[in-house]
Amino acid sequence: MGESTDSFFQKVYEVARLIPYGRVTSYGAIAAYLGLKGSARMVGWAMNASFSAKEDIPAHRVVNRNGMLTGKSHFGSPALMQQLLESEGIEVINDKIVNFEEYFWDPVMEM
DNA sequence: GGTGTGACCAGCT
DNA sequence: AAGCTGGCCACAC
Repeated sequence: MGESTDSFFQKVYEVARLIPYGRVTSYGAIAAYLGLKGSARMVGWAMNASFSAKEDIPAHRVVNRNGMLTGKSHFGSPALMQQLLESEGIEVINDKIVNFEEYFWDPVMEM
């Protein structure tokens, strides 16, 4: 029952780590998967703390519903998020993922 | 223990 | 069409 040791952050990280290489998802999709459909902000906020997590979280694979790299400013370098995505074969133009729907991975549908 | 805050989203103007 | 507003709720102080 209540796994009080599993914080909300931990659950978000767990889902984020499930995102396959070369795929991306949105904050809202993760929120929906966790049953907090209307609270995508919580996911974004949790990702902000992902750098403090012990394990490596592929935070660059999480973007907003338009496929835009809204969280890029929170990476060490503003260009880092785009670099990581491009290194996985995802093209980014103007802070936006090209063919976003093609790379989109929805945990609700896939899991 | 109230208040502020936030890497969003959908709806209204 | 483009900008603004409110709602959503976990967490830190």
